[in-house]
Parts: sequence; structure tokens; C-alpha cells
Amino acid sequence: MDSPTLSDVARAAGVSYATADRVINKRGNVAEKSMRKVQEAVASLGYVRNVAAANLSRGRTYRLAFLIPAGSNAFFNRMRQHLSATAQHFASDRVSVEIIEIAAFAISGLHDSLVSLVDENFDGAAIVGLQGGALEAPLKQLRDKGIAIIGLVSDLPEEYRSAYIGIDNTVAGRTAARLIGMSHAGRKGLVQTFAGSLDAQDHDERLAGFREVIDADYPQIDLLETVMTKDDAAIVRAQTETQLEVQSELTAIYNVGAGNSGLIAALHHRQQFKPFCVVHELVPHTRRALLEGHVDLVIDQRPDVEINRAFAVLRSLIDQQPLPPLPDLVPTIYVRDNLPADTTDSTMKDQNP
Amino acid sequence: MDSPTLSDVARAAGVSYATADRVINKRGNVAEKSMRKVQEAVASLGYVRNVAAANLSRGRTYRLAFLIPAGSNAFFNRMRQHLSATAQHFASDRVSVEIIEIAAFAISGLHDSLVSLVDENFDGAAIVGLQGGALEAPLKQLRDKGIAIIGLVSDLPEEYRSAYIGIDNTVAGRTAARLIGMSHAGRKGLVQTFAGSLDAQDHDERLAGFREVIDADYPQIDLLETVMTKDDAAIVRAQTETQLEVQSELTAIYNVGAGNSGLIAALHHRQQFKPFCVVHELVPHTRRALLEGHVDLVIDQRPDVEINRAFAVLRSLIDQQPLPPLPDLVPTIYVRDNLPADTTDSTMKDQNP
DNA sequence: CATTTTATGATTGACGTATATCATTTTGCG
DNA sequence: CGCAAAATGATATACGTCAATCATAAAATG
Repeated sequence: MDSPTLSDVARAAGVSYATADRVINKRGNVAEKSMRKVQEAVASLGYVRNVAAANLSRGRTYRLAFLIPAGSNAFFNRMRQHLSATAQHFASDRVSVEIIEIAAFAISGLHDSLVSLVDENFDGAAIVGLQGGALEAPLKQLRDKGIAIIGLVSDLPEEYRSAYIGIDNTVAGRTAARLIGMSHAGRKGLVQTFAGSLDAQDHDERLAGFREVIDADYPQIDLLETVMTKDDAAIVRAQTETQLEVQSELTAIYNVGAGNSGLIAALHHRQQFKPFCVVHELVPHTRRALLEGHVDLVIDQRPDVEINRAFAVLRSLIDQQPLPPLPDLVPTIYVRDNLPADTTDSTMKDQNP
Repeated sequence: MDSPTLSDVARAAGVSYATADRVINKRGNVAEKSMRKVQEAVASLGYVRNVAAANLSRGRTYRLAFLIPAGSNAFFNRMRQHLSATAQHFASDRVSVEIIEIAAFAISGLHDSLVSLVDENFDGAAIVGLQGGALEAPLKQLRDKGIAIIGLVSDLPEEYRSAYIGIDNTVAGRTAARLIGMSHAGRKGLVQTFAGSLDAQDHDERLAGFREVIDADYPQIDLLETVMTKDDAAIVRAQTETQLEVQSELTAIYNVGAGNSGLIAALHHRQQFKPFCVVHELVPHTRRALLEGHVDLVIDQRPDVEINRAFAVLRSLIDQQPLPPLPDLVPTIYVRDNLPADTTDSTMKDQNP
């Protein structure tokens, strides 16, 4: 019942431990015949390398960096929180994590952080990225040093990262459109969309996906021109109030960006008919708005799932091993009924982990 | 930069390795003063036990059993598939998994499987359970042997399991109701619900949750009496065809159980107005129906997430360690736009794991 | 104070793999 | 055949922890 060790394999194959080791670790200088014998023994005994022993022997430690926008953005706060919890847990697996805050959404800030990474001897980095030629030089240096790089939430130039972990924003936009379409039950509609800015790639993609579906499948729904908000709650609030007044026929609102507290505030005191309202990212205030009925749907990115994936992907990249089976990452739809337990709530159900 | 070892801790605390070990592993016979010194050294050096070394030394292996209903049920097929993939991956962590097929949904079959478990020396078991007094005797034996037991998808008697991993079916039913409610946009509605049988606890809970929300928040929607289908596709098909004919005003259909291929077949050739259709579990045929527009929403249980959780929970139970941070498990809503990549599809995006 | 507990120190051998060294054998080739 | 090159064997040390042993030192007890 005990798992066979490499010595067992060697014995079964009729070779020495050294030769078996040469085969397993591909050190070369092995006759084809021996190789085959060892591989057969591995197969017949069902040998699997004991990673605990291997890691111990190698003295391997994983030094990971997470580059995440600074500031009080509720979404990234949530992500940081999950990240530190996860990091703490992985400490016993010799994984050390450094969270590096980058100046929010500015190429130059990210560039500088990347430059300072180069001298720091990390094994891997997960980076909330941006697209921009300025990043290529430091990214190239990191890549050439053999550091595993992945894009997180927002992608990096493709050439310089081994994976992207985040939702497909076109899919997110399409999903919002589908649900808003359904909510109209075939009736005429008029939808106001909000976005942070034109340069934000994710906002752009969400809007494009949104329009695609509305145009294709819900011709009876008209779209007003997107209002730009700089992701600023005050602007969102003002604009929402204006639009609600001007467009009395408004049937739905979709905010692809941030600043939802402004949107919620604007809807809060409204007694009349309230447009169907879809926003992104489950954070304390959107959760509350959902429960109180000001918002109808939240499309969430699941930062917890993303962080878990990031760890798994970085480790397999660093070890050059296949990725373990992981749950898929898709935009998650929340209504007021299927919300996860509030983790900011201190009460935990011990029976139901 | 290297992580400190227990020897480092002992040296810093001014005690011998043996004493430090006595503190860390709670072996007793240690003076309070030494205990404190060691704990301080642990804190100041940031010592974390190296689990790789510990597991190696202990020679710990985890023998896990998964008891899953036999048969060709598409949902459990999917779950089994994910389970074997995960099991294979964890083999290198000295986790061995045995999948035990139990006679589908019959107390007696489950009972016999549990009895045979008792002599088998597992460390833990994840069980797709049933409620029933007959199970208590073997469960008690398992518990008394110190085997970690968790309920999976469908719960066991609470007293005899340490955790339940599965969605809250009331929540799932509520979620379905909310979305069907939304799809009516305030208009009058008539909804037909289907369920497998009255004894299936999960079906019952889903229906209850569903009715709760419709009654409370969508008074203009009427519910027809639930049609029982034995989860048999042929029955579902016949009943759907009958109801579509008899109830010409039908605005929505909600099937809380299985047999969806029958439902889909009945809707397939229908040219006229199609009721809004909500079903459970993303499997090949529901996925196709969603893409082709026969079904509008699928509420999924995420067997992949459940399996991942099951492994994590069993391991921490067996090690008596805290649970790592894991993504929440909530009923997932799929529309045709936010479907995960089809894993039965052989093409994989290597850039986007 | 002598004696019994109790606590501590010193040390050792696993666990399974990685990695290195050095001696020896086998093979290939002219 | 003889020699170099290639392949193999034998063996040792390290990784950090667990678990055990045995001797010794300190504290508690009467």
C-alpha cells in the first residue's frame, strides 16, 4: 500500500539508483535500454515522485511578487485582502509573497515598479497590467532572467507574459446585455451605459460586448450614448440624476466601470419606476445595493478565484509542471439571492466551511 | 532570506532543539518559561514549520474515498471526470483516491457501501449522502475510527459529518425565481415547475425557495402545481408537451431536477412563443440548449469547485489544521454568453490557462 | 538534606529525493 | 585487439522535521 520510492523502481528495473535517477531527472548519458527498463518499472509500480521530499531536497522556495494598484478602490481592496490570507497560508509551503502597490493605472508608475523588480530576485510575478510599449523593456529583462510573469485582471503585452488570469471583458459585457435583454421581456427599452474612460481597455471591451448582443438579439432596445465618468462616484451620481430626469423612458442602466456608490446614491431616494440596473464587482456597497433592491444584478470577477489561480499558475510555471485541474474563471452573476457569505462579517459557520 | 528552521529557533531561544521540538509539537513536559522563550523566538524569527519536511518525516499519506452515485447521470459523470483529474494531480502529494460507486439514490445501497468502508482504513471520505436513520450506525463506526467524513452535493445526517460541501438548494431555488421574476418585467406570468420526486430533499428545497421568492416579490406570477418526473427524460418530455398544449399562457418553465434532455426535445421543434426556461446543471446537452436558445438560464452547482473544496477540507480535517482561503461556493448562473470553455473540446488555449 | 519528579540537552535514525563524486564496466570504433 | 568514450554502479551528504533514547540538570517534595 506504500507508494514505491525511486529505489524500488531501480530495483525493479534491475539498475542502480543512480541510473534510475538519471532517467527520472533527465540527466542524459543513459542507454536507451536502461531508459526503457526504468520507464517500464515506473509504469508497473505506479511510481510518482514525492514532491515533498523533492522540494525539501532542493531547498526550493518560491518568491512571488504581486503588483496591484494602490489606493482605496473597493475591488482591489478585496483582492488584496484575499491575497494576504492566501499568502499567509502558503507560507508553510515555502512560498513568500510580496505585495507591491503600483501607482494606480499609470503606465509610468507600473514601469518604475517593473524596473525595481529586476534586481530583486523573484521567481515569479503576477501583475495587474496595462498595455503600453514603455513596459516592454523591463518586461523583457524580467523574462530573460527567467522570471515567470502573468497578467492579472488586466493584461500585459502578450509577448511578455506566460498567462493571463482574468475574465474576458467582452464576455462580461455580453452577459450584462443578455440579462438586460431578458429583463425587457420583449418590450421596448432605452439603456444608459456608463464607463470610466475611453482608454481603459476593459471598459471598452465590455461596452463592445454589450452592444454586440443588444444589437444582434434585442433590436427593440435602444442604447443612449455612453456617459464617461472617470470612475468618479460624484460624477456618476450627477450624471445618473441628470439622465433619469432627461430620459424619462429609461428602462435600464449598465455601468461598466467603478463609481457605483454614486449610482446607488442617485437611485436611492427614487420612488418612481426604477430602471433595471447592472453593475460590476461585488464589494460592500454593491452588495448592500443588491440586497436593498437599488441594483438588480452584479457581475463579478471573483478576485478570490483569480488569486487562487494565480498561485497555482505561477507555481506550475516555475516548476515547469502541468497545471492542476482548476475551476474555470467566468464572469459570475449575482442576484440578491445567491450572494456568498459576507466575509467582512465575523460570524462563521463552522459546520459549513 | 532563507526561512529559519527549528534549529534556528532553538538557538535564538537559548534552548536545545529537543525542547523547541517539545514546544512546537506539544509533547508536554516543558517549563512555562522555556515555552515562552520558544514562542517568542518563533514570532521574532517568523518561523513556519516546513510541511514538506514534516510530511516526509511522518511518512503521511492520505487515503481518501469518494462515494458517488453510479450510473450515467450527466452531472455525476462530470463530477467523476473532474475528480479523477484532480486525484491524478494530487498523487504526487501522497494523496490516494478511491472512487466508490454507490447504487443511485438508494439508502440501502449507500448503507452497504458505508459498512464496507469501515474495514478499509481510509483517512477521510466525501460522500454524496442521503438523510436516513439507517445510515447512522455505520457512520458512527466511521466517526469513532477517526475518519474525516464530509457530505458532498447532498448532505448526510449532520451529527456524523464534519462539513457539507454543496450549494444551498433553497438559495438555488430563490435564484431561479428571481431571474424568472426579472424576465417577466412586471407582467403577468404563469410558471410550470418540474421536479424528480417528493422525497428528494434537494428538489424540495429548491421548490420551496422558488415559491418563497415568487410569492413575496412577484405576485403577478402564478405557479402551476409541480409536475413529478422521476428525473426521467421521457416523462419530462411528455409532460412538457402536454403542458405546453394545455396551458397556452405558459410564460416560464423551471425544472429543479434532471431529465432536461426531454425538456429540450419538447421545446426544440416549437416555433411559436417559447416560455422562459430555467434548468439545473451545466452538462453537454444543457450547454447546447443554452447556446441554441431552447433554454435561457442554467443554474450550476460547479462540481469542479466542489471537488477542489472537498480535497482541501478533507486534508485540513485530517491534519487538524485550519482551512485555507477558498473561493465561495454559490449557485452559478449561466447564460449563453458566460459559459466556461468546453472541456470536452480538445482544443486548449495554452496562453490562457 | 536526600529523594523523587520534572525538565532539559545531546544525539540519532528515519523519510525520499537531489546532486555529486569516483570507480568500474560496457560499448563503439579504428 | 586496444583504447577512448559512454554508461553504470556504489556511495555519500544535505534538506528540515519527527520521534525516540538516554543521560544529566533543575525543581519539587517530604
